[in-house]
Amino acid sequence: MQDRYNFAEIEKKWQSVWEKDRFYHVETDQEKPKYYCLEMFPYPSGNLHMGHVRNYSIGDVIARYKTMQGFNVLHPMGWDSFGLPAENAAIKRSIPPAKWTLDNIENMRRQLKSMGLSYDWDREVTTCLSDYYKWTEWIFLQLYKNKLAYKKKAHVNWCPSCATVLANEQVIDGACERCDSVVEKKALEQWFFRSTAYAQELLDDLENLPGWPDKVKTMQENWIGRSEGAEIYFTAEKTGEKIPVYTTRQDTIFGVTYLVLAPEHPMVEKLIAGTAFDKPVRDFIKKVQQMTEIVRTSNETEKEGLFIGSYVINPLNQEKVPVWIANYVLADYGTGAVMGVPAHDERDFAFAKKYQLPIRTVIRPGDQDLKREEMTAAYTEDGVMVNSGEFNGIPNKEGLRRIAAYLEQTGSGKIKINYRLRDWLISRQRYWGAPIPILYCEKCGTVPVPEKDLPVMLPLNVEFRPTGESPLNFIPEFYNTTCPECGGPARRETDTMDTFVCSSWYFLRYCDPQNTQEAFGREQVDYWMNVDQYIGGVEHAILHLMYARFFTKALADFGLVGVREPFQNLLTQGMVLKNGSKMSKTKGNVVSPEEIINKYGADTARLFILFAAPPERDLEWSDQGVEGGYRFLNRVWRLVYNYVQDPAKLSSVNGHELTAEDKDLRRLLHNTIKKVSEDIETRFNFNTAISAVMELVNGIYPYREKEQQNMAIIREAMENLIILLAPFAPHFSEELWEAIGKQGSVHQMPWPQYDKEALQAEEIEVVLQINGKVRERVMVPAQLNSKELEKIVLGTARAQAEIAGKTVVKIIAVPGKLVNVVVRQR
RNA sequence: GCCCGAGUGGCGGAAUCGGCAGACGCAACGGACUUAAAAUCCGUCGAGGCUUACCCCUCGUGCCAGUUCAAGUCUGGCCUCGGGCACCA
Repeated sequence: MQDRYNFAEIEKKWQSVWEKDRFYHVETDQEKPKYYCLEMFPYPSGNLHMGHVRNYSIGDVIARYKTMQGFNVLHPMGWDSFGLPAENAAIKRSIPPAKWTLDNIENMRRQLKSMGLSYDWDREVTTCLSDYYKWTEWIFLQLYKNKLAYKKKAHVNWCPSCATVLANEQVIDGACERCDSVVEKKALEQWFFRSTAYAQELLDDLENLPGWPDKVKTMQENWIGRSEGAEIYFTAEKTGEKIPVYTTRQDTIFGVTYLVLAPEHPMVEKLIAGTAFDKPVRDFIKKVQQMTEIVRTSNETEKEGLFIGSYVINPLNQEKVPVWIANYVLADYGTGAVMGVPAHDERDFAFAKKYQLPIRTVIRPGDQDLKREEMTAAYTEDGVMVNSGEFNGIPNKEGLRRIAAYLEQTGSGKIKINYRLRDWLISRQRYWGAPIPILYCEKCGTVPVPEKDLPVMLPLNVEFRPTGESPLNFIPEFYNTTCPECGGPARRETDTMDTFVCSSWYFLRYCDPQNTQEAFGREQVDYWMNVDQYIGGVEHAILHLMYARFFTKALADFGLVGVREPFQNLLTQGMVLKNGSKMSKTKGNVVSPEEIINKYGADTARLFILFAAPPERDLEWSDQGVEGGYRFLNRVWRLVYNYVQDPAKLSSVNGHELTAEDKDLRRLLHNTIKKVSEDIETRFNFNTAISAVMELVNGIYPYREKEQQNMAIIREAMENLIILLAPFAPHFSEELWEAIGKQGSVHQMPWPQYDKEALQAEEIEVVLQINGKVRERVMVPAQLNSKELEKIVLGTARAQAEIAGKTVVKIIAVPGKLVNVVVRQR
């Protein structure tokens, strides 16, 4: 054993041993319980950043710990490797996207391997390679076959800078989530996945995920946005057509004094045709549509509307009310039409005030009617229905049901549940993505590519034009093809799929990554799924995690998988900060993992990042903190080195009667085993687990200075210390394990069990409190009951002095903790 | 506006079920070792007061109240910061 800790040599040595022995390779094994530990796979941007280091260090501790506990652990890694940056690099530096991506993967794989992570590299998946995207295409076809993939013309989000459409989830505050450009609305034919078919199940099943953070579940709940209400049909006076309106407050229908359509609503055109309102309405619509999405949907934007010269009939009271259009009504939520009830809706109230529309109160708060003239805001609370014909006097909550029933009976409306969730728009007008396996034939129309013809290969010889248009549109060899049905000429779809499609099923491919016949074998998936622990950034709370859940449910319905939820437990790790803000190139506060690993080694980097904060919290990077981690490993190294060098010193006493010091050390050791196990197992609090190990080391040091040392006890402490460190500092522990003369790998040792008897102390310290204030610390025999404890503690001189001359009101004795005496001046 | 989460020394953080606030680490300071420095080892380290005393006392977990023998922890009300949703009818 070397006298100093040479991390570079040690890490290289064990990495090559592990690689040579395929040490982390795993196969299905029906004899062993399985554990699937998964970290979100990275986009190969070129370099590992600290967020990755944190994510993968956390996952590696869990995977190694579970392995030592006897689980058959699946711990894979791969590359989410389609996406726009590759195209941007191609345009900027004329490197083909495939080359750029694969070079990046190679570099990042090398960096990952330098961290000593326990991945089964035989299961690596790369989404941009045809052996993977063939199956992405295949899954598209299954969705298409089951009517969950469809094409429609819609007003979609267009990012002018990325030159592509975006899914709703990828628009943040009206801007592109990637590049922050203001998103425009465009009417385009696009491919969608019918995720709304699973809206209710996606919502309901959140309750079956106790291992997910509430925060993430709430975010998904908000995103799905379920609301219960009714659709009500108003009749256009002019054309006799029915205009459905969606409301959650059908109890206020007698308070309707106008109706508002979204400017894009198809009825607008029909109602204004040939009237004097034609021109002003068109001008208004043009004005609204010129607003950006951000301005238009902002709360701050002034609500503006215009009467369009038409009237509709309220089906409940046959009243005629005017039809308006307004900028605040959204075309794509509900029916794009809203009934105006100014008395009981805040927006309607503001709108009615502005345009002097009538206000009619139909809900009464208590015994008193609301006075219209005195109202300064809408009354949106519960109450009793008034001015509502036959429904007068009914509490409005009941009114909701009664009116809904009335609507159903008379055919003038129906109960309706609405979701804010939209179908997932998956078309991207980009080159570097999985091709959509569809072609268009003049005769046969839209035709799916037959499964036997998969994959639709992405051509690699591409030329990028400065317009940003997808090069696939300029490759006739790609888009010209023949129709599999009629043999005639056909044109391929040149849009590719959103990269989130690729990442919505990769966890299934890991179960059976080299299968050339299927996307994944049912048997493999049944053994491994679902993921026992998923770890990643909270930024994927909605996007990726919702899509992956949707895919799993759809694939379960196709009979391809046996589970309906992919991720049993979810850990969302915090960001890595430097100087209080997220590391970024523009802020110039990036710390390179590679440099840290070169300077201190991977084990130190891992140890620090796990020690500095609990995983869910943001972590402040500290160069000095890293030094501290490095110092600690060196301190352990010296301890083991001295032990290996000088075991003779220890043999002075052996076995026989244990001294008090011996017992203290054993108690410390077994307390540490207990604490580390619990911290990893139940809380993922690696920071406190590591600090417990530090305390153990701090306890062994003075023992080693003692004249009388017990060989067996030192040995027990050393061995267990190394085992406890193994999940955190894998190379370091492996080296020390070998140094103390052990055969085999420390990573295959069973996780230690603590010895209950060793935990027992003969004496413990309790506290004497007077009126809740600590006055004295007293050593007492352990295992006293509260009566005995009370007697001993009250017998101390200090207790007597405190009590003297006072009246004892009450005594509380808590065994193992304290005795609190409540006294009063006499 | 609505819904979450957080607020503890100079700093990162600990206190897991209401029971000794500040574990562990960083920084700082002192000592040992050294020709010297680094490294290492040992020690001090919330604020204030008191004292011959390293004895002891008071205050202290964002703020204000409350419950309790006892509150960082529970309850109510606020403040600040972070995150999510938001013209969703």
